[in-house]
Amino acid sequence: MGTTTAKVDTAAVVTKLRQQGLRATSARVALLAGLGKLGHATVEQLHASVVVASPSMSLSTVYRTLESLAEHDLVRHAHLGGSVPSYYLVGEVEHAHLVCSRCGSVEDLRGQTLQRFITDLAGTSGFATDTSHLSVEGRCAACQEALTREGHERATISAP
Amino acid sequence: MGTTTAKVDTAAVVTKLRQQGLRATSARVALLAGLGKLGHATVEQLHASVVVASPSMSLSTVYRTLESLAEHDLVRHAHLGGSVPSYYLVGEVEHAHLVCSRCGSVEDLRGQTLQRFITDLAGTSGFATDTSHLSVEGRCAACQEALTREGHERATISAP
DNA sequence: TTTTTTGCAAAGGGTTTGCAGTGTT
DNA sequence: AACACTGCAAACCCTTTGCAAAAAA
Repeated sequence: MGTTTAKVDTAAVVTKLRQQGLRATSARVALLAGLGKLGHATVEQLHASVVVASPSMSLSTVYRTLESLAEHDLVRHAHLGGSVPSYYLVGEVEHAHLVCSRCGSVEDLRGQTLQRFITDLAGTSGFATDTSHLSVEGRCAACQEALTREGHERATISAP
Repeated sequence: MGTTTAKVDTAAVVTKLRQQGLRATSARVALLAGLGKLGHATVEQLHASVVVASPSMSLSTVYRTLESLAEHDLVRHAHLGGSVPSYYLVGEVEHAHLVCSRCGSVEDLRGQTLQRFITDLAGTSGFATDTSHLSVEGRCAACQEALTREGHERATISAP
């Protein structure tokens, strides 16, 4: 389960879609709602989530719908660990993702830690980071603690 | 071309393989050499690079060989922008990657910018970063400058 | 009614796997 | 000689695409 739980109001969603020149189809409304509920989700997860209410919705519709929503910047995707991308709603604030490679949890990262990293990169390399695509793999606090307790893995962080 | 250009000495490679309990096959030697030359490379690029000298080497051998080399921590892979993973030699120092989404260039990131980010994450979230899998997408200095000059894109960095 | 979306099924690209033959030890 | 490794081809995801039917405007 994701940490972001955006509120999804159908009427507002329909309005937003129309503003973008998109038709308010059931697929789009359902997928936006599904993303609001799931936070971050793969195509497969979204399809599973949406098929409950709309049994006829095909996988290809999910792909095509997400594509059009992404073109209009209503959703984005990032590569969160596995081989398949995960989608999420475009909220107010850009953020990066912390992905736990042990339990799969996804945490949003905002604020000064992120900001400072981006600023540092710009300063030292002149590199302009694409924040919304940034995902950091590692172990979340809980898993890290669990591993340390088990003693199966080093507790310290490897130095670059 | 990558920024890392590891030296590859065949005799040393053979020794290293044997130390890991791996047979010194031509595929493994060739792929390690190819990675040394290319820096970062996809399976397809590696295959193309190696087929010149070993025309019979199949794609599946490249896949399986990289898998076994990765299991023995002689190579690693990261997702550098596109949909396919890129492989690189495990060198002395762990590093992250800066990937330009415009020109595709890959720059290694080490040192205090990276170190501070990792330390900050550990401090604020308790998150233990897996440095070698970290890849940051964005625009390299040259592309960023080019875009700024063209005025086709905002020059500033979006704040999180 | 016009135009966009959808479902289905087939095709596509990248990766994995079974098996018999080959190379390394 | 034993065993690990390789090539080939088929199988397997995940994703994209063509086309006729359905839904939104």
